[in-house]
Amino acid sequence: VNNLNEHTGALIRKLESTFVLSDSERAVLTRLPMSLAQLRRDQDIVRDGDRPTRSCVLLEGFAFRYKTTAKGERQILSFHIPGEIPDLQSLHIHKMDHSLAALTPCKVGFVEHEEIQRLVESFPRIGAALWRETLIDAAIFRQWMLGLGRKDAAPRVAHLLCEMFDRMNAVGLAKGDSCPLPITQAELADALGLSGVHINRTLQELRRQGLIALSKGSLTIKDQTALRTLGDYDPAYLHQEPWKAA
Amino acid sequence: VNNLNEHTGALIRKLESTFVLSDSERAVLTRLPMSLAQLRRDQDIVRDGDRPTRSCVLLEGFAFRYKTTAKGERQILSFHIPGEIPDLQSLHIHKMDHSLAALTPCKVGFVEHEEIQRLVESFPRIGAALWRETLIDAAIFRQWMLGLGRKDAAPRVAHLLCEMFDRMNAVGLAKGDSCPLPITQAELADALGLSGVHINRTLQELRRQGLIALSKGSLTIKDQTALRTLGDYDPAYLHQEPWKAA
DNA sequence: CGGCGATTTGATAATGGTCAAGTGCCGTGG
DNA sequence: CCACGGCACTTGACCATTATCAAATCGCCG
Repeated sequence: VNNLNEHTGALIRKLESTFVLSDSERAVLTRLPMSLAQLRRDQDIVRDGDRPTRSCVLLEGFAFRYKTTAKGERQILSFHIPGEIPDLQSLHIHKMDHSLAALTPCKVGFVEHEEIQRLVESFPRIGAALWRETLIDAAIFRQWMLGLGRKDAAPRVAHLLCEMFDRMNAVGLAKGDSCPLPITQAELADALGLSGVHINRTLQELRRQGLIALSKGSLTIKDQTALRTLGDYDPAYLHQEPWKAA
Repeated sequence: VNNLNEHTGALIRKLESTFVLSDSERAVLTRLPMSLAQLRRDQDIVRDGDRPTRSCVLLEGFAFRYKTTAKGERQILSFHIPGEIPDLQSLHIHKMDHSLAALTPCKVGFVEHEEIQRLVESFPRIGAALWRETLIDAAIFRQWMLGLGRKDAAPRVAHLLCEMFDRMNAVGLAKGDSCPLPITQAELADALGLSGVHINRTLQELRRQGLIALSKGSLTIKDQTALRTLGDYDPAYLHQEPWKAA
C-alpha cells in the first residue's frame, strides 16, 4: 500500500466512460489503497488455479487473459486496456479458472479484496458499476463466441480491430482513426482461434483492400464503414453510452 | 404478480448448490414476487435489442441464449437449467445484446428489476450470490471459448456433455449416470460452432466408443473417465463447491 | 396411414492448419 | 560502425478437418 493517488486516473477515466461519478465517489476512488507493480511483457499476473486475495487494476499498458488446452494450445479470452480490472471476478469466484498476463510491459495496482468489499458496501453505486463492468466483460465474451463459432477469418479479425479501437477511443487513448495496438500476430491468432499463418494472410488481405494499417504496435482504421460491414460489427454490446447521472 | 411461493423451489435449490442460505434469506426468496408464464418450445423470451424491466427465473424446463450473424447463422451462447436466471445481466446492462429462448416448453417467473434491486439492498449476501452467479456464467463462456477456438469436434462435444451433466447433477436433476438433456443435434451444432452433419457423426463416434448414450432427450454417461479425458474436462470452472456458511 | 421434424448417410468442396524455410527488423556487443 | 542473434513476420506447398449439398430413413403424433 505505497501510493496515494494520481495512479488511479486510468481507473476513474474508465469508469467515467460509462458512468457519472459523484465527487465523493471520485474522491474515494482516488484514494483507493493499492500496491503498485511494474511488469515485464508476457509475465503472468495470476495463474489458472490461484486463489488471489486481491485484484489487479491495469494502470498503464495492456494485458490479456488466457486458458490452455491439455495439449498446450492457448486461447486468449480477452485483451485489457488501461483502467480495467481484468480479474475483478476473483472477488466472488475465489479460484482462478484462467490466467492473466501482461501483453506489454505494464504498470498495475493491486487492491485487496477486503478493500474492494469495503468500497462497494459504503458506495453501492460503485458496487453496481463494478458489477456492470464484469457484465460487460461477459458481453464481450459472448460477442467473441459468435466470431469463434460462426465467422470466417476476415470478419473475425475485422471485428476484433473494430472493438479494440472503440474501447481505446472510449478512454481517450485513440487519436483520430489510430490507436496503439501492440499485439503480435501470434497473439491475434490465439485470440481468434486461428493459426498464425492464416492471421498473417488475412491481415494482408485487409491491408490490400485498404481497410486498415497495422504495424509497430499501432492500428489505423482506414475505412471504418467497410471494416464494420466486413466484421458484422455493432458496438452496442460494449454498452458504452454514459447512462446514469450521479 | 400472481403467486406466493412453492414456485421458487428451483431458484433456491440452485442458489443452495453453491451457497448456504440463512432462514431469513430463504424466506424472502420464497416470497419473491414473480409473475408466472408458460412458454412453448423455441419461443423467444427476450430479444436482442430489447430493454427489459424484469429478469426471468427458469422454474421448469430448459432455455438457451443465442446471437445471430448478419447472414443468419446462429451461435448458441449457453444452455440454462431450472433455477437459473439467464438474463440477470439485464439488471445492470439495460439493452439486450443477445436473445433468450425456450429450448423446451418451460415455466418461468418474471421478477421486476426494481424487486431484485430491493432484494439485494436488504440482503447483501444474496446480492453477492447473484453477482457470483453472473460471474460463473462468464466462467462458462470462457470455457466454451476454449472449445470453440482450440478444440476438435469430439472433445468439444464431450466437454459440453460433461458440463451439462454436472450442472444437472448439482441441482439434483441427474439420477445415477443419466440426466435429461432435451437438445437437438442442430442445437448442439449451433452451440459448438459445428455443422449438424458433423455433430451427428461425432455423436456416433462417441456412442461407438461406448462413452455415452444420448437419445430421446436423455443423456447417459457410460464412461465418465474416458469422456472427461477426451473433452479435457475439469469441472473447477463451474465453482460448484458450497463455500461460505450463512 | 400420412406427415413432419429429427437423424443419418454419401459424395464433394473449402476453409484453414501444418511444416518448413526464408526475410526483415532491431537491439546488443565487439 | 557493423556483425550477430532473436523474434516477428512472410511465403509456398501440401494436408485435414469440417462444411455443404442432397437424399434417404426413422420416429412419433394425429
